[in-house]
Amino acid sequence: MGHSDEAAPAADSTPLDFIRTIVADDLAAGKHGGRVVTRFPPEPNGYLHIGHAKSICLNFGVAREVGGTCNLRFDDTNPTKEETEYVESIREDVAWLGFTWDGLFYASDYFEKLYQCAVQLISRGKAYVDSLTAEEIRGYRGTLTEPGRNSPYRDRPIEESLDLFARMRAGEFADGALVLRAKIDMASPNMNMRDPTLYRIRRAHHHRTGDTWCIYPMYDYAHPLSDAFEGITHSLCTLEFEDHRPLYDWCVEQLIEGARPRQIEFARLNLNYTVMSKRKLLQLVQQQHVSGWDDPRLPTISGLRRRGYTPESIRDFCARIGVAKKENVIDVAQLEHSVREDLNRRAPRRMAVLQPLKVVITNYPEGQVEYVDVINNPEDPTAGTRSVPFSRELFIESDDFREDPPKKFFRLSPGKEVRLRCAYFVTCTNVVKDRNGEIVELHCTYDPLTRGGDAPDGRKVKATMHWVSAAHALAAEVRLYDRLFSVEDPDKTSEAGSFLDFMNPESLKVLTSCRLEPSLEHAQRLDRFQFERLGYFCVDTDSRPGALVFNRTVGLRDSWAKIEQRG
RNA sequence: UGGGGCGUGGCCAAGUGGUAAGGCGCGGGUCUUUGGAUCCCGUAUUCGAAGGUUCGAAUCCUUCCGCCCCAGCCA
Repeated sequence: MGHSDEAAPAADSTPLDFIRTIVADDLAAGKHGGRVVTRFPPEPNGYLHIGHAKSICLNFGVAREVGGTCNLRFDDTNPTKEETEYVESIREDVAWLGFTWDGLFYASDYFEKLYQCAVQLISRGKAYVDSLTAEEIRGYRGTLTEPGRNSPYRDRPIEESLDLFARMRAGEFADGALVLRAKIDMASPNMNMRDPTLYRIRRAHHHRTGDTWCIYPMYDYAHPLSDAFEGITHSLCTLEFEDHRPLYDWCVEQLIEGARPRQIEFARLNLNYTVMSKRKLLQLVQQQHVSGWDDPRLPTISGLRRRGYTPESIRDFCARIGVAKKENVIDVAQLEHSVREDLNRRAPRRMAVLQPLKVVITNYPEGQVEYVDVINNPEDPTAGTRSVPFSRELFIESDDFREDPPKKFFRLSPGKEVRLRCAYFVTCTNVVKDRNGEIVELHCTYDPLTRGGDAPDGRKVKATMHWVSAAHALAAEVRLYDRLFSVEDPDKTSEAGSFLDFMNPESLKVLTSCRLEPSLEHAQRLDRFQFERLGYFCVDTDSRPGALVFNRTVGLRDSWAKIEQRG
């Protein structure tokens, strides 16, 4: 769809969120030399999801709005979880969302610098090498209500720590044998300040540095320093890091002269009827409960992309939900609203019959074919029209016919006249059934005077239906998706068992005998359309010429379904 | 029960002493060659609760209640 992927700043009068307010105030006060530098710092241990999109829109958005810059930085300090596949997918997803990073960095770029900083810390008596085991350290740490105790190695001579740290790097010790710790306060009420670990020994192949290192810095140490190295002014992260801030500040104060980054925390995004944690998404993928990270039912960026979501709609969603410190669970209806609004404006309309019911127009000449002009997008006058073949045998949606129509059902039924979109008025004259009483086809008559869909005598019909010419129709598979979980909060509800217990068995419904109008023949992967009266659909990545596959992105709002539901 | 946060309609979210923005959802109507879209109307006498200060409180004070996070050599 010919649109710019450049994400434009919101040009409305929406009040600033608390972070943008802080940034604006800082700018007004002349802090940070009038510069704003942010960063989006994912760990490449999985695919990005809609929650990351919130952070991406925030970080890149804030920078862009005030003429600042934003870096993409891979927080790759734990080699056991990180893979190149993930960094590639992250780059692709950020770019697809419409953002361009000003700098591309990896925490691993800083390993040497980080190591030198650690040496400084030790030299100044602010860090020490501990010989306690992991279990012992846990024991010395105390509990939430009891203070911890100092490690017996805490006052090890500086020279000894320096020597040991150098030898840790040199690979003289086994994994887990030694650890470098900050010397802060074992009695701090903040657990993070009880001499946190700065470095651990871990012989694992790093996706970028290979086997160069066998010691790796911890997040709490690497992150604030990486921010400082890049000149980050506002380091935005989620709420759970709130009590890491004193440690963040400690690291920066110990080692950084001059400009220092400020950490600000906001509430992460939660969406109902899905799971968002990487652990659970990974489990769904690995155990094949879904087809992959880009399964259209997943809240991953790649899943949403394959599902047919536009970058614009995701950005719009992020702008609408706001940024605050309150824990939240956003209704998926909000996300769906954003795509519908975007696609309504831009998606070309097409006719597709998902569950075909044959209709024979008995008074239409056999063998005759005519082409009717059908409007491409009523929301966009420049979209024009296309030519769609009409003939004696058609397919309509089986839902559009009821032999015994309930109240308020004004689609086709025996004796009823309806309009076939942009074609003719037709009246149902006969219902043909098989020996089991199943309806096999309908006989209708058409009114030749109503070509194009208007009656010269001014008579009205209550329904307009989509249709496709049987002889010209394209066969296709259409995949209908529903929420992956049948409960709003699979995490919360799953105390007893697994979140997997709440998977919706009907989250995927495959329709294999769909019939599409012929203009869809050359639709390309990820092309998006509105199938009139049904919803928005896009060409799946599995689709091939002659074996078309479409995904339903989201259905149209359906007021008839509501009426029917109420009875 | 230590520390750090957060409580404004069903879901988000402005507002930070002058008498409750906006969005989603929901309900109703208009219009309509998509039961779509559009447009219009309605949807918190009240801001977790109780006291207090004040001419006036969601905003200030006190107490209480509830929810989230923290005891990785994960991020």
